Amino acid sequence: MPNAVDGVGEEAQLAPKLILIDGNSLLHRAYHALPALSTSAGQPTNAVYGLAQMLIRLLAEQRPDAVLVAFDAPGPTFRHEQFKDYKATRPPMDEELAAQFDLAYELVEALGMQHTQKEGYEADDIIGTVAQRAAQEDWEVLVITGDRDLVHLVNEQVKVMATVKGVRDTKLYDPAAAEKEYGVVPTKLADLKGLAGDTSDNIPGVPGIGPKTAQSLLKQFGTMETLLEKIDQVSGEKLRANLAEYADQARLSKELATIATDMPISVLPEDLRWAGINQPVVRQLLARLEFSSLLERLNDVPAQPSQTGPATSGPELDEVIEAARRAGYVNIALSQTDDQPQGLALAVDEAGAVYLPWPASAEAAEGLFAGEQSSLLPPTVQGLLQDPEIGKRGYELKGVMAALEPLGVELGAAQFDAAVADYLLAPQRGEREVEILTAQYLQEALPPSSDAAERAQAEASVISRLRESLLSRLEQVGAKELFARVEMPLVEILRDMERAGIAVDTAGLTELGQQWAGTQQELRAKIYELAGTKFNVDSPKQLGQVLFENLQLPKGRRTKTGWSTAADVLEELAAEHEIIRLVLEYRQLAKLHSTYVKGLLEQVDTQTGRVHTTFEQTVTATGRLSSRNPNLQNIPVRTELGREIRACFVAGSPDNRLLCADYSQIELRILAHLSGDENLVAAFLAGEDIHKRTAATIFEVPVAEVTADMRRAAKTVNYAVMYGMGPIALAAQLDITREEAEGFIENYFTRLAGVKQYMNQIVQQAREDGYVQTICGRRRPLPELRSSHNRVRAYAERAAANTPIQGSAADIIKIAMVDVAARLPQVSEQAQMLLQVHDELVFEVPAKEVDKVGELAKETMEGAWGLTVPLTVDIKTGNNWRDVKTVM
DNA sequence: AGACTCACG
DNA sequence: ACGTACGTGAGTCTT
Repeated sequence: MPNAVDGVGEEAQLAPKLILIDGNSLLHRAYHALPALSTSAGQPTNAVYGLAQMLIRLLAEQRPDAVLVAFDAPGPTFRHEQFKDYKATRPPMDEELAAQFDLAYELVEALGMQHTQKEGYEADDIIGTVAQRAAQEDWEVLVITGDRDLVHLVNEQVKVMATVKGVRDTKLYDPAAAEKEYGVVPTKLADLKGLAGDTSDNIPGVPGIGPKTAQSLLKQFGTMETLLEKIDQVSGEKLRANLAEYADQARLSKELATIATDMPISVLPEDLRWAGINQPVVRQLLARLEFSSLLERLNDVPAQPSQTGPATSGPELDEVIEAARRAGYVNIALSQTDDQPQGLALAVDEAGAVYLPWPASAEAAEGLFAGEQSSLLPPTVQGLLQDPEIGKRGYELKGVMAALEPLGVELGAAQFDAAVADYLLAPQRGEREVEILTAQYLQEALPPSSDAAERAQAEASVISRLRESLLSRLEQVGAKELFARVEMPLVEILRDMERAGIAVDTAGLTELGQQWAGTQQELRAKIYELAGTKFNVDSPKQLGQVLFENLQLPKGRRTKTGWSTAADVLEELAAEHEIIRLVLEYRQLAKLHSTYVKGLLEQVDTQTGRVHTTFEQTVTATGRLSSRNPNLQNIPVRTELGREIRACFVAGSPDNRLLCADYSQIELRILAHLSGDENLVAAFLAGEDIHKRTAATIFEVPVAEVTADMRRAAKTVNYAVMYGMGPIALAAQLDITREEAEGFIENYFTRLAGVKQYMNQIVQQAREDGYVQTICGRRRPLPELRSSHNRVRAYAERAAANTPIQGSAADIIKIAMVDVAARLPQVSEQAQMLLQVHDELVFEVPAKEVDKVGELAKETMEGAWGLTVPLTVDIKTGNNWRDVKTVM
């Protein structure tokens, strides 16, 4: 391959790059643009966060050779001597911002950059002077700032990057861009500002002259000096008079607006060479400031060559395997890019890790070597990983299991998963990378490396110590049992469910798709006709325009961007115009088609005809699982059309059946248990129909007189109360008046006083503790309960009331899953658990074994946890997920 | 990337 | 004076 860059190299010919940063202006910009971030200890951090984000980005994207961050010196500048009112309109700096400057200096130093300020001068002047000097020495200069003053400096060698909004959006000014925006070449911007003035700096300029006039004057005369010499040639009497009268003020204004390029400082660009990041210090600082998202982005920053030491020689593979056998465990870290495994690091402790690059998969190997296993993992490694006596410790081990399966490696049970442990301690943490956990729990940083192998080795090495810290914290919060007995065993169980997948009737689904595509087209045509125009019905914006402007239909709710076209709003308009029904029908079909026909078909494994979801164990705030790619926890069931989709989930062979086991009203039973409300508990103990019972209560009629409609309303009320719904929302939901809704809620709480008391008590307790708990000791921190924003606080209060209920239900079904998984092989070799949908488990079972598996599931699930009220489970079976019939 | 809508428990 | 009932994930449009 011809290589122009080789040899002499273009690198040497490229001008070295200097970045000059206006620290003050960026801090100001970030402070005002970003929300009021602070550490949990209350230190405000938004300005320094914005600065850190910008600096890290610059290092990663610009790869500068030298950097200087300039700050304004406190106190008056030479400009104040020239003009006492300079910047007089600026209010004093907020305390929250002032408190962040020291952190900013600390950050800049840790990032290996220099910073400076000079008494009597502003950051602009330092930047102007250094930029000019650097340009003379043939450096390429990039100036970073939050305001536009420095655009004056732009020339062929100096470019200015200014923030547009916030700190992420920036605009780069080269001479052409600057002239395009200001209408004059950058060198004349001081002339322009001298004439037009600048209110933000309180530079007066000339009365009656704004940017436009100034622009055209400079076009005609070139510079301010020429203009003032030739005032008589200016057209316009008033303008001429003003210029004559305010000539001195104009000259002064220009001087004020001129950036000094001749300050008495002797900074050479060579002195500003970037030293490279001081990784441990930066990581500690970012961890201290709780900037976990930035920790990760640090990896994009190149290391300085001087920093990368010689590769340390690690242990041999056999040494690690032997150490693992002696210790009885092995730490595993997977290196992945874009979901593709790249390699596997193994370690026992900090003595060293080995890295195995990812081998070609079994299928690929078979193609090449006709059955030879030579390209898979070494047999000693495979033996270790499959040995049930060896504890597997790591991070997101379910993903590791999934990655290893194509290589023919069955990891088996997981002993310790750092992500799962962290989930119990901080269920709402957004990212859970090893880096972040290390900073959080060990107050230290992983050794820096841009190399995937080295990173995986570092991760594998740190897991042992991470485990110590995480386990002791789990113990402290009383969640160790939940972790060890429920969450950890679940890791392998969930992987087994994912691997099993569920069979899909792809032919049936395809046919539904064709049928619906036709109907959609017809509906679309009718909608266009009624609207009198063609438009994109899928676009809420265009639909809103048609309904609320063209057709003048009454508007309902507002959204952030316009008027809502959500289904409940449109329902209200159904009587107003026949287009509404068509739109609603179209919407339903569009949803079903795109998400559940097209989307689902794309995810079916064409080899096996099954879909394999991924269950997320560390995502939800309450302890529930979630499901993605595809989400199999939201398969339609509520409408007839939707159930057509559900019917396409089938048993995988004619000999098999699907078996569904679902908890009956588990959340209400937990509410009864937690609140101890006499009436609710009594109703469950008596085996009454709880919704019917509630209907009798709120409508104040005997149970015998409850109608189906009343029961439906009562069901809504039961759930509404659990979630803290207000009367207005309840009224909207049930299509009744607010007064009626208020009456329902009042009757409910009068009759079920224990529930009301529980709701109040749990919120108060949560406010004191700062968290809520489930029956198994799963915690959800709710710091928002102490927020001064009413909206935020109210939200947290509803979450506080709801989480123990939803979370305890999650605990119970997880325990049931662990128990069922342990017992299932005893009654059936083939039966498999496939799905969990919050209060329901779905199995695939040989038809002959339906009864015994059903009994097992029912018993195990009902006995998973002892509440003061019974738990009941209904068992249904059938050939597909829609047509399952109750058998127990 | 965020907003909107809608599928589920 | 208004706004979201709790918890999710996915597809589409828009900026």
